[in-house]
Amino acid sequence: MKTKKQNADFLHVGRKLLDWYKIHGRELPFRKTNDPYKIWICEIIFQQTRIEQGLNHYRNFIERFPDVQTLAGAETDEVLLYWKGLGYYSRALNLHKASLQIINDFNGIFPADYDSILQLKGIGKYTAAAISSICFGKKIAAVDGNFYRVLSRLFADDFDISNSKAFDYFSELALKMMPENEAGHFNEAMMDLGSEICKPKNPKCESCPLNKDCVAFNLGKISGFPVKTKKVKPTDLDLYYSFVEYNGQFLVRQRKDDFIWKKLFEFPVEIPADWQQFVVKQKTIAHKLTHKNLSIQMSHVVLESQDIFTEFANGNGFSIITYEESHQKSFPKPLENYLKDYYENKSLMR
DNA sequence: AATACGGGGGT
DNA sequence: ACCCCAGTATT
Repeated sequence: MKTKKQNADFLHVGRKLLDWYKIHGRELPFRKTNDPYKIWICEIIFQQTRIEQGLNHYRNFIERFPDVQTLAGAETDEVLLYWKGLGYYSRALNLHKASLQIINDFNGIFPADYDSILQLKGIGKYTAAAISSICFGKKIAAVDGNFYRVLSRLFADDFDISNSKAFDYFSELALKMMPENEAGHFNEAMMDLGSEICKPKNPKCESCPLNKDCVAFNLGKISGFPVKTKKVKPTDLDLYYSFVEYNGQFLVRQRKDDFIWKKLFEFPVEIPADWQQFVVKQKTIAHKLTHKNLSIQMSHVVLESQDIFTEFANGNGFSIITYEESHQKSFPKPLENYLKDYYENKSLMR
């Protein structure tokens, strides 16, 4: 029967992938454990984040928060500090919220079933599938960007990955390939193949264990997959900050958790009009985010009176800190760069 | 179904 | 200048 033969072919390719993975799979710190807490942390960190970028964050995070009890007992600001520079800061806030969910709703034990895992803040279909398969052996595909790329090329499948049904579509495809009792390893294998071989640009098809089976490759049409129609155009965002300094100290406050840079620290936006006389330098900082072109107007203010400095700080919810103390707070990247530039290079004043 | 949400790396 | 990355929440 035709469909039966096709399914057997799918499974054959899946086994090939698994065999490749057992020899060529990456050795990563979180590959040595099935602790759902550690797998959870790594899955959140590596959402939209390359392994090389997040590896040190993962190690530091696990060292400081080795289990869910430690994480739940920590201050949100310290969790954010360990997230410094990773971006998508709601991930850190949700991580902390979810740790409290686990303590309060699941007796401090990481839930073992897919639907319970899915209830945790910051965990969606991908992460729930990854944890379920890797830690609890559930036969389910953890469909991420690698799956879209590998599978669309393997079958020369032009299903639009912008489509909200793409997850379920490729999930079903992957399930046909998945060998029995190997869901976790299969999912990791797809990620490794997508990351090391079946890369977005210049894929190493000559080294690919699936190149004999890859329809797009054998058609010479690798570059046509995956198909993605949706394109978001970046918008401009203008920000205005005043860096207010007195005697080696400066003003910071914490942002809200809406908009960008949730709960991170920033400089004053509005300052008294008569402080304009203390502006010693102005410069514009250009900074690109994924969907925003930032232009930050920085006014550098050096006050001559401690009274107006502390009075303004106390009346407007600002903290007065030193550069050393700023290392214990999480700043948006461009503001962190500004601080570093000023205190370590002094290039601002040149 | 669209949009918002960071930062880093590659071409 | 544009694309992508171990995606999720919100509207």
